[in-house]
Amino acid sequence: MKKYVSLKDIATSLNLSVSTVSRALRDSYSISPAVKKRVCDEAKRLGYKPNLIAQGLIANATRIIGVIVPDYMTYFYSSTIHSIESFARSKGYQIIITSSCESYDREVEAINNMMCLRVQGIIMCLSQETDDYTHLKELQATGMPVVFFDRVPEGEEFYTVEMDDRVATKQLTEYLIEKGKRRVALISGPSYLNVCREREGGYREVLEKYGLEPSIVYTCFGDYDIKEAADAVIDADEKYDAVICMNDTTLYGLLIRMHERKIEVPKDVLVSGFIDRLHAQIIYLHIPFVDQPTDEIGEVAVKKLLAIIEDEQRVQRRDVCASCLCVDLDGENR
Amino acid sequence: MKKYVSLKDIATSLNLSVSTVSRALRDSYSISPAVKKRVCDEAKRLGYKPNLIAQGLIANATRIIGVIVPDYMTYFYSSTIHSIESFARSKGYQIIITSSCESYDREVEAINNMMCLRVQGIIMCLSQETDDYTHLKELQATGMPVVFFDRVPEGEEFYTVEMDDRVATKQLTEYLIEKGKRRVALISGPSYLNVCREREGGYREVLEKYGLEPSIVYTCFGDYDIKEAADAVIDADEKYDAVICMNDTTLYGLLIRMHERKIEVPKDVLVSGFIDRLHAQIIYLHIPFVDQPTDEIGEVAVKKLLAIIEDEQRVQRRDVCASCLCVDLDGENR
DNA sequence: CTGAAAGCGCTAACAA
DNA sequence: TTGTTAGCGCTTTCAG
Repeated sequence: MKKYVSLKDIATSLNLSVSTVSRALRDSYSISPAVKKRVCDEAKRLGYKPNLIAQGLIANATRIIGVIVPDYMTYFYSSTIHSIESFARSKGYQIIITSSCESYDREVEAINNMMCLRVQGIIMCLSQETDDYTHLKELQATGMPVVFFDRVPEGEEFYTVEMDDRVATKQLTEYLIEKGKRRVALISGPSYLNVCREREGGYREVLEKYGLEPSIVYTCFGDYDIKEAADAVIDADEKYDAVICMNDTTLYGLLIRMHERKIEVPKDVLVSGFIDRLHAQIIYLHIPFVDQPTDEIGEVAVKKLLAIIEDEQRVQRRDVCASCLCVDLDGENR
Repeated sequence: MKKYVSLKDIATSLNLSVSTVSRALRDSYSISPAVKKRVCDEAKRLGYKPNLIAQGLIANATRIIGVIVPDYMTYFYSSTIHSIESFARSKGYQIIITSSCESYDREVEAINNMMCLRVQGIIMCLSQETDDYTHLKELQATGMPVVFFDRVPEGEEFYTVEMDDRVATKQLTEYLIEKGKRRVALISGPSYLNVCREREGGYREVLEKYGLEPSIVYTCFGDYDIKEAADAVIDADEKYDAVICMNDTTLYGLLIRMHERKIEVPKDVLVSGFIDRLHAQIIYLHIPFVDQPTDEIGEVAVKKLLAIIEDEQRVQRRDVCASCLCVDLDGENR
């Protein structure tokens, strides 16, 4: 391909020094208006684009933030990415996004790539497989500013933006029980993930309070075939009359399997969980759900990261964003 | 923040020259195994990450591909991004993703950013506002390899990966009419977008063939409130008995509005359109849909871009991927 | 097998 | 107001 045009190209073409061209393109003062105009015109004519890479090399600051998500298709993540990007842009930062595909190895690789690209900070959500924090501790040790969101590692040293997972799950569980459900199942993921642990905790609390027996089925996030877990729920000896799912893919998978197995929702089983408002509306069934504050999570994460990057003192370690339980979208119990 | 460790740091720490360190880390030959081991160990100990930015500066090849999508939340795009990333990675390329937020200005800005970051090529889908190709022609003129997908500009000079929009829409429309629908509306977007034009064309063809009158309502993509368009459809003098939507947000918006307005789907109106299989399944209504081949689109786009980057001769200008009409997901007409 | 030096595109300190 | 020079982190001749 044709090479990118450089300052030198403009300089030679105009019989000027590179530094003059450089200044003409940035400093206002100390360059004669005439030269400035000639340089700018020539730059435009040649299609000059400043090499951010080279600039970053000097400034030792690329103004790039790395974002690592478990996957792109889950609405929660794409929505959070949107929020992160908008807010970062408004602060003059670019973002580089990568997906770990829910894989530990790919997460390690992703962090590595980010560092090679000299990002100034990382905002990330752990992969489902991440139960070992070695790579995160190493990352932390390099002094790289990192903010974790949603699925975050345990430990005082990490900066996190979380959701009120326990409270949200308690509210949702309470709702189900108030609706007369007595056999409530939770489809969860690996317990080493904070979100699973917290939500399981909230769920257990409420069930115990009502003297009911908790029952948790485990599945793999990101594995788009949750048929097995769904069957486990469907084929339980003592039938469940309600289920809580941890995310959209799980919930959708369950719905699809139930439909295949001719289980009627919500008549036979009330399905609920953590999904977004848009899809909750179009499912056309009564699906009580926890609406996650992706806009806020993204914004808080960026703010926090920038605070760390700009070396502000006393950045709070842990932030919690409030979710919203929605049980009745349009006033009727569809 | 702590600075990234450089070759120089390793060199001084080991009393070696920078070039020796550089070679030890890459060349196998021409460096004594002993030194090589010392260097590698020290690099690991110090947490050295090669500066891709600096390497790119020399090689004049960053191995980075820029991807520009209209938004992140539309499943079609997130799914295509996933495909692009997987395939690009397998070829040793990284990707940088940006969203134009369906805005022309942001698209121009996005292209600019990509060039400043010295990507080696761009894969993009036009924003809904893009009816002027000046910036694309300028981009093309720089010699930058570009592949457009889905929404693509007109013109022999552009490389594109499209879908069989016309055929797909014809099939879908035929299906609706065969089902006895006579008043079929199409909710479309700006006609300067190829996808809209093609789909409108296919739709018209079929309606004319059956002596029916076409009726197109226009809306804005990415505008998450399509209430107006929905109302226009609902309040038409002569009631529609079927609607075709161009993408998921439109279709979902219509469904939501219809529900608010107490229109029953599919009893009163059969809603159909371009959405993904996963969501088509969970809508729990009979929604005939066109399943778009995002995996293939992503893969073809990357292959094509790499071919252009690697300066292969005779790269085909236009590729068309086949979609799949799905009218009956699980064998019953729900 | 190893080091010195030049140069990728750019900025910044120092001269002129 | 402009040019010269050095240097950001790295690779790559060219010497030794």
